[in-house]
Amino acid sequence: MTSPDPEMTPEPDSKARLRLWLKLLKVTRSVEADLREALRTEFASTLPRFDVMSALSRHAEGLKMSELSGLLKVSNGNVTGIVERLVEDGIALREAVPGDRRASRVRLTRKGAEEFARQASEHEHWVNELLGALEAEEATAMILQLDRIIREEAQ
Amino acid sequence: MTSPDPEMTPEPDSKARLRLWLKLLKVTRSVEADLREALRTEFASTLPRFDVMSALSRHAEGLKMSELSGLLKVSNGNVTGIVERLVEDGIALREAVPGDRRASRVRLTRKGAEEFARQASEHEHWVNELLGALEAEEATAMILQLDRIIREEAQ
DNA sequence: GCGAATTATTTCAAGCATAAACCTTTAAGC
DNA sequence: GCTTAAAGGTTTATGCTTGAAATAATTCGC
Repeated sequence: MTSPDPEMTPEPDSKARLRLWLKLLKVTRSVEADLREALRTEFASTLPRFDVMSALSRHAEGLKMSELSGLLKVSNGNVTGIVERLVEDGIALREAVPGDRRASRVRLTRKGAEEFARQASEHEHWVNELLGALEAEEATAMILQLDRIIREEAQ
Repeated sequence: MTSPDPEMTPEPDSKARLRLWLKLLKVTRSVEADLREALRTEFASTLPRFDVMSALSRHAEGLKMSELSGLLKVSNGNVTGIVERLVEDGIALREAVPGDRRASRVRLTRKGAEEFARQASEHEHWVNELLGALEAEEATAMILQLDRIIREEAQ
């Protein structure tokens, strides 16, 4: 009989989690690459632009730059550049916030809202195909597990 | 009784998959941000550098640039810059490929291999903590599901 | 052999991303 | 009021990333 030696196999669990992490990375990057490619060829756009438009579309009243960067979990200066280009393209606009000359509020133009509606519809189709290997029940179950990871981190 | 009308709820499944995709993105970015921060403060390094070093460490005989970009699923030109900096820092080196003056083979220096060993060990600890909410069995089960997504895409 | 495709890689322009430094405006203390 | 701190954003330096174009070496077809 082999005697049980806890020192010989230090952390089998950590290896499983590491493999999961590598797989998560692989899947996410792969799907992201496909979506990026689709956005580029179909709409001559990018994922970061889509993300910003998506956030703005959920807030018709507009968002402050800091709210935007907070929602998207990206740095402040990052949003500056993306919004800058969206404004140049007539997708978004900035308006002054009454009573606070530091801030400005960003929102979609009519054109931007229409454009996002078209893109979001296609986007959902793409995702549905890319994740088609999973049934809705599996997807929902996985969401719950992933939520536990996020919640643990947030502490 | 409400009559079952398949036209009223066009694609409930696609919504579930879309939510899963958004959650995957959120978890991955969140963990990535933590790892990036840890690499930065602990080792004054970055994730792309770690990824390249990781690939090189699994191939002591060295990798051609195209093999490297293929493994990491990133563009060709991307790898050029990262390897360039690794070479400058004495982490990696390039050697000529006999019989093919176009290609070069990249591999870790002794210093690079030692440095990676240290980083990889810490990296595994970090991941183990970040994904600690999941048991090893859950992790393994999730890997199988994620694999199905990749396999479907590869077609 | 010789020209044409293919392969391996770099260079380039543009955009994305971060952290840190900075500037301006607003709010709070006193 | 005046000072100081905090909040909202931009700018800057650096690095990552892509896709496309350019360069160079190799291989293929004949």
